[in-house]
Amino acid sequence: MATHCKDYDFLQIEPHWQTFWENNRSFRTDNDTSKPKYYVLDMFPYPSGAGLHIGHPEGYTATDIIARYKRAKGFNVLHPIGWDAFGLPAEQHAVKTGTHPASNTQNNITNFRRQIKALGFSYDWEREVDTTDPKYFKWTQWIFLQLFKKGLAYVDERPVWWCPELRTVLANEEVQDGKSEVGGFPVERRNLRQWVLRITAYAERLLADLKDVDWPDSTKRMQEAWIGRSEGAELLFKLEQEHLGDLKVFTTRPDTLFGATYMVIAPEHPLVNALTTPEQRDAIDAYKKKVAGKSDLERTDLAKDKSGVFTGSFAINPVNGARLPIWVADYVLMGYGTGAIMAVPAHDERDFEFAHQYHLPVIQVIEPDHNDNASNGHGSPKLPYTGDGKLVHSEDYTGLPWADAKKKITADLASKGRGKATVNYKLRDWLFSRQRYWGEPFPVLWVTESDYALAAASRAADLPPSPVTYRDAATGDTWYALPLPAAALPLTLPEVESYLPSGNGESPLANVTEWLEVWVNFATGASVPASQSRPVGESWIRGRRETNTMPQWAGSCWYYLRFLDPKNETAFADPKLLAYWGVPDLYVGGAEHAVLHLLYARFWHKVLFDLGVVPQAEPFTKLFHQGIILGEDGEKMSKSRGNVVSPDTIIASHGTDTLRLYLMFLGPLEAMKPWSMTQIEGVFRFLQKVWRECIGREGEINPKISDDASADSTELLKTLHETIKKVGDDIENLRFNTAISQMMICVNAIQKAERVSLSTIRAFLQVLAPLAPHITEELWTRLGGTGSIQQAAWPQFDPAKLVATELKVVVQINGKKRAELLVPVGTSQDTAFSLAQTHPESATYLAGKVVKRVVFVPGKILNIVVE
RNA sequence: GCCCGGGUGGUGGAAUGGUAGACACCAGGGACUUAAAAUCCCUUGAUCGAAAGGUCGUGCGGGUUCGAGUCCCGCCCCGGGCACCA
Repeated sequence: MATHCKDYDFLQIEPHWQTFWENNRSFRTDNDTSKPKYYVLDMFPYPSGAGLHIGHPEGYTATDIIARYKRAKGFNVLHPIGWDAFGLPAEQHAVKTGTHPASNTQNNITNFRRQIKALGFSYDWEREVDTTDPKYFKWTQWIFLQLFKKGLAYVDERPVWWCPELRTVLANEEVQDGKSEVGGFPVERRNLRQWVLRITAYAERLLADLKDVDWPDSTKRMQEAWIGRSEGAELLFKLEQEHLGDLKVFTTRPDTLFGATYMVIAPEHPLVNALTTPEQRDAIDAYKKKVAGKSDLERTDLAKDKSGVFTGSFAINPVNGARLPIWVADYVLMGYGTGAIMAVPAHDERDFEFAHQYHLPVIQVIEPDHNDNASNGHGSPKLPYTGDGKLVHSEDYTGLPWADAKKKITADLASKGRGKATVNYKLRDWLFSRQRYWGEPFPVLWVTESDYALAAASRAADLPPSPVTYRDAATGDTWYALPLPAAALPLTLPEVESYLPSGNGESPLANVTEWLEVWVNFATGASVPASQSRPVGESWIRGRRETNTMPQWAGSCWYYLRFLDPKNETAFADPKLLAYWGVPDLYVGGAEHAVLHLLYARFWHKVLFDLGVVPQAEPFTKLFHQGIILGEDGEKMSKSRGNVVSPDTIIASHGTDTLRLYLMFLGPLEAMKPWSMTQIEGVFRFLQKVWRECIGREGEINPKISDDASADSTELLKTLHETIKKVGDDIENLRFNTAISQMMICVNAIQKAERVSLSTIRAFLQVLAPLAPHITEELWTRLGGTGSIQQAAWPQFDPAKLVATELKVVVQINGKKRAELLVPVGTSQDTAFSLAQTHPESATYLAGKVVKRVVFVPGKILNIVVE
């Protein structure tokens, strides 16, 4: 069963045991509900052409250690892997080469699978999923239908991020500093018809439920910031031109209403034209043009320079009737709040800057309670003052603390129908469509109003409360979105001639007329190309398929659920398995997904929870981010820098066990840390030392190993049991670096011992096994262990072995270390003190001194304060 | 600008308020060897000293404490996130 090599020949040992595990299906997980479950999940990879990056095995090794450890602890462990295989790089490759993205994707998956298997991870390969497999995305489409039915999916023509280079739109979350997250290409605003998911309907719960999950604080805070809840009020300002109605603004500072000196509306605000007076028309038009021409990069870069133009119109302050000039300025965004604000320059930095630039009045209405450092020396604060305080110059409200004034002013206006308390979020609805080929097709057909009505009669249960429609600007026709029946899923991608998007906002699917224009049976979802004659039957109507596809995030929103029951054809997962396995107990992946995948998946999960198909409200109860591994030069690994380390190379030169161990020994899992080729030698030597302690020169069992269980010295046993305890504790807390150093201490102790018992060696191999599974299988077998070491129960540590009879006490005089005492357990302070007085190293510091105080911590310290 | 995280030997990093530098790497010395590799042993924070030993030392400056890398206040630097969100 074992190999026959004499030396630690990892090139022979590692493939041997990998084959053994595969042939024995060692890591197949059955749904044995009699055992406690443990579900440990990695963020599944996008199978890129570049192959595995060294960052992948970092996180995967951590979860593999946990998986193997938990199995040894008696858990039924679910540890799956799959492929997040839709995505832009595969499609761009297809555009370049003309080959189907699926074939390139499958090649990449084959390579990834090979690399991952070579790392010896204990995945259950029978549960592998692939988001591009129609058997998988059938259920992605099914979940979309549920969202659609609940009215959480709609179509909107709206300004969206368009990336000319990628020829697609991108979500807010995919755009950084005016550039695409993928590729770093510039993006611009365009008005396009888009599918949008109503994630904002879940904003409050997405925020509130963060308190229930065990996540890194920084990630929770990032999501909080992204959701961006702010409490305030919507207030109505009458317009001087009364026929135009009211101007609605959102403010978080209704308490500063008396300090409003002007109004600002966004350049895209619907009232801009109506409010512009003839004298101001040219200036406003020129300004709007200038703003529209600004790329968002410029709009961000120029954030410091505020600009705006007076419309010529006025609004009336509802509390004091003041006439407030209405300006148009691009520092107010149409996408947030109402696209209009009341400007209070005395108490808002931006308004202050703007007022200063255009010589608008500043009225202070808040005074700090404590006139200390905020003061300008004359009792009033330096403006703008954004801190707390009490109201001044605010008529009846003067003197009120600001928090009270917020409530009272809002309530008073509400009672007059001039406002109400509201909550606003920065979170926008999720732009869910891409003009690409390589994604899940939307299972939706566009039909006429009358055909929709016809279908609605029998399909009411599949339809949203109000129809999703879109008006074709070119023809003036209005189209109705009719979902395919769930039974007709999956809707697969047709073959296309070219993968190149048309560039005008339509995907390559728009060119596949046979697929696009169909006769469809609305009851069954069956279809034939529209070029053929209409089939016989009442349920056949004309339909045009949706040409957009879903973004890459769709498939990763729910894959953790599919692993529970990956082959199920009648449900995305069996409810019994959903109940048993639930959601991952531990989820490990990069922090770069803090607001993308992790927010989207939470949203979908909550929708599924509301549908009653998953039993818990949150998908990822415990989350951990592995840190980035830098190149040897301390810089981010990149091809251009030439500092990339490939797992394949290390496996060939040092073996997988060494690589795994080294990745964990580098430093804390969450830390960013540089790779080092010299440091890896250290862990390699450690494994060789383990080998030599077990195996002699000729491949025989090391003669120092004794069957006699009492062969171990007391110190060796103490070290062993300390190791069992510490390694277990450290694994539970994902502190693998210190677990490994403890194992090094243990093997050093074994090496120094003249004899060691077989049971000690075996226990040591067992605690090493989750980290270095191949060498430990080999040695376990050679030392006569039965079965796979992976099946052996985790060794118990004996607390009695950990108790020392003597303790070291450090003697400090005035806080400085002066001596060490070795005293029996239970030694009193007085005894220790008198020992210190006679100890040669400390006595000299005590002679002739007056002892003022003695601090004694048994087993730690005796601090004597003198004079 | 705002919000996080982090600054410890030549290097990666350890340290429930209780011996700073565990465990490794590198470097130096020694053993084994014809020799080398491998392996094993020793030294290895700085500084003063012949030695015994002393002094200093966890980014900087203060503070709390018998005792601070750890807690508090004020800075500096690095990394990440957000950024006209009213």
